[in-house]
Amino acid sequence: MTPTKSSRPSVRDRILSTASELFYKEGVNNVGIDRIIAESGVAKMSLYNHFKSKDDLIATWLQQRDERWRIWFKATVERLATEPSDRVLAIFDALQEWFEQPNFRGCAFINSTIELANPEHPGYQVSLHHQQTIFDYIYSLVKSAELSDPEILTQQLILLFEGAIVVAMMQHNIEVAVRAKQAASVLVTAKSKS
Amino acid sequence: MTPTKSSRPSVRDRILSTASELFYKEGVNNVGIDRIIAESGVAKMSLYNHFKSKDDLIATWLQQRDERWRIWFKATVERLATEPSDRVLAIFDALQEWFEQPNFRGCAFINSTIELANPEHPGYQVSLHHQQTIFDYIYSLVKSAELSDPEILTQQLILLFEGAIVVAMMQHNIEVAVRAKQAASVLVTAKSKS
DNA sequence: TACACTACAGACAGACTTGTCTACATAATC
DNA sequence: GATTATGTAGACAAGTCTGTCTGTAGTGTA
Repeated sequence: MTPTKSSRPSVRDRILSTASELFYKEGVNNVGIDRIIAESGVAKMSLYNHFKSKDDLIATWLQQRDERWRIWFKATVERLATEPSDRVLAIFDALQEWFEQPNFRGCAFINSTIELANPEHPGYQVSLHHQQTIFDYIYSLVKSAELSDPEILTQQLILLFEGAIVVAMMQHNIEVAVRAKQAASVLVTAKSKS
Repeated sequence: MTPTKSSRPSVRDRILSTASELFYKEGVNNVGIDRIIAESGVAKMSLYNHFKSKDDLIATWLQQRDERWRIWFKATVERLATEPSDRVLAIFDALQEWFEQPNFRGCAFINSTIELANPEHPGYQVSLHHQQTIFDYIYSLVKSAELSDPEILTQQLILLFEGAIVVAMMQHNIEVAVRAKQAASVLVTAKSKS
């Protein structure tokens, strides 16, 4: 039943994979170490050999998720639109694809920040960095589209962006992505130089 | 040092007051029963005589906070603006006043929903109800201002609203209220019938 | 073959959690 | 004044949590 050692992912990857799924679905505070080792089929000492502590595992998870999410998001936006001005709005189409995933439960970085409630936690800095890189990416799209007041516009788009994520999470309502895109379209048009 | 019994608030109120402060500041999962009884100067059995369980205390807290927050929000909006069209935008000025409070840590209902991660929890329904009443109130303002597509506009304003709350919480950035108001102004203008 | 490394399995400590129970004190009411 | 309500103080049970430790099995390498 269990795959052979060679075909199986490494112990570290199995731990991170299981932790990722559970942490996102149920929250970092609601998932214990024992759950993670049981579901990943790993010895407890193996976990503590690869990660200094649970907090370290959480921070590593967030770091990995930050990288992967950004790669996915960028690729999705660029798949959905090619023109710079279209790509600014396509971020909300990408959002919708995210919302449609059956296991969607909001932004892991917002959620973890709230759960940890501690700015000293290593995961908090990762979360802030995540939001900053999202800003940078959207800002680059806005600049490419040659829209006025790019910084202000980006900040406004981010409010729609984060708002949509939170409302979609709370109400299980995918439609908000469309509403956000409509609103963004009005804001973008107002900043068009044409 | 301790006030006399007669001048002191009731045991139930002291428990709720302490729980409210701690639950909001540190999160429901990070605050234990023992903390609450110690800081409110109450016996453990007194707490369990007034509340069936910790979950019951959480739900009661959210219910009380829902009522009080809505009363505060409505009063603040109506203090800041009188004309219907101004009141639609004044919701973001009220937001800013909220953000400026030193103990601001986002929306208790979003936070609790994330922490509990369980739609069956009695507090979850309270949170959904809270969001619905916010929608209803903003919708009533939009209707009074006689703007087009009131439902769609309200949904869009709520995205800015919730987005501002989350970003303000994450980044400790009060300025987002101004950005949200600017964006809302553009959306409202686009829906003006004049 | 011998050694080192990695992982498994599970006991264990110590701290923390919620909720119950008892014993005692104070306040209000008949 | 006696009784009933309510609150205090703290022990306690039963479970959870993180993190450490021991012993054993398997694998790769010298």
